Amino acid sequence: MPSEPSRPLRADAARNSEKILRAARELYAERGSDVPLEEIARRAGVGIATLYRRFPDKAILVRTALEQTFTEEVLPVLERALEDEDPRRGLAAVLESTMRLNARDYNMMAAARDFGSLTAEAGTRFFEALAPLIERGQRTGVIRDDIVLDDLRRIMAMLLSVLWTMDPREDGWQRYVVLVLDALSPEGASPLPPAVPLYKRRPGG
Amino acid sequence: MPSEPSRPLRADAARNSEKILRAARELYAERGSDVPLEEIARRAGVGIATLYRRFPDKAILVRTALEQTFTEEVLPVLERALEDEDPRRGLAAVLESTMRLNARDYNMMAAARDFGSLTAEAGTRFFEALAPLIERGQRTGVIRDDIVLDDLRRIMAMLLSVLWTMDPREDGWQRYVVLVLDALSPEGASPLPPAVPLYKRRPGG
DNA sequence: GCCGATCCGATAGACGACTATCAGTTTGGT
DNA sequence: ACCAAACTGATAGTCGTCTATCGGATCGGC
Repeated sequence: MPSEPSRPLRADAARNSEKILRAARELYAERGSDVPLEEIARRAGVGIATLYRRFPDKAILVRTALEQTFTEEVLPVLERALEDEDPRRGLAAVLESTMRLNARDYNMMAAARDFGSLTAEAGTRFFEALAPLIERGQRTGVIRDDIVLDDLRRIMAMLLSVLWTMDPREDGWQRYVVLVLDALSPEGASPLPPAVPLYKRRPGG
Repeated sequence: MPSEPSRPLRADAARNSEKILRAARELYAERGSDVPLEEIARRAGVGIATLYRRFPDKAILVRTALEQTFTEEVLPVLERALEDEDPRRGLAAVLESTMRLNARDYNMMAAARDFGSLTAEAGTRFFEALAPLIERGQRTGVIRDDIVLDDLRRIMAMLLSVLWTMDPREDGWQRYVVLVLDALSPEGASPLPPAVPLYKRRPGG
């Protein structure tokens, strides 16, 4: 996912980019996050310099690979859930299927975690697409109305973090999806302290 | 925090261990997580080999430093909160003050995150100490009774993860403490899917 | 099909994490 | 005070990340 158009890549460069991303996704999925970049370059059939030319560091490489997966798999699922007439059930479906997909790509996600690829603005399109569903839920009174979109981003990140505490092949994360949904319910909702803005970049490094 | 007694360290070795931990805590607090180990050794006034001898890798060094902070600061706070007559208020106080302390040690926590120092068994004593409070809350009906102690561990980890999405000097995390407390309330609680055991070690590497 | 712009692989080097070795110092039990 | 065991700093080497450079290959607008 090259960001804005500086200038479109030349055909061969784009081809190489694609090969590198595919190799990275394969290798991380197969072997977890400790794959040397040289090996990714080798599997992609390009020189190491080319890899670094396209992806200045590991975090960016993994982030880009993740965005690819995201566009191909998560976004379509999301769009289906958005059309659920019951917004609460729709939200549940979104959380469930996102978690399920991320549990499946466990190694890739672990790599993203290890290299700091998951910044606050990750999945912006995802949450933008989610906004109407939340609003509808709030209007119809099935989602507490003191929740803002940034809360959902953080809650999604919190849910993902629970994956690292369990075997991803079991579905233990479902328990926490339910807890989150309970927290988002208007029933018994306590007044919330104010929301603060998201950090742009990954802090603490 | 050397684990069980293989054999107690010799006096000079223990002294060096202590100096290294203090240097690490200082440097990480000052400069974030990208401090070379050589520099920590230098500030501690020991050779780099000594550092590696006591702390086989970065994750262990940071984990040990964290446990030190934990024992010195978190545990005392916890003990006070445990005596609150209202277990729900006690739990709220525990979550609040733990988050506040961790927000204060933001850089140290970021280092722990970056080096994989936060494993599933982190803070075992903390949660063991917390157990009676939870039980009391469940008996008196102010905490939902389908919650187990591992849930609390995961929820604490989830709460901590929210720190990376905000400026730690603001208190934005309070919002999520309240949401968590709402989720833990018996009011409007949905039935939960089964709990699965914690992973022992950090997976995905 | 020409030719400049773009992209390529190979290579060299800096730096930090980590391992291994070893001669010299410190400790602590007697 | 002695001495073996424990501990030490220095040093040398491996590996992976990442930067920089450069002659040669490829692309694409004409």
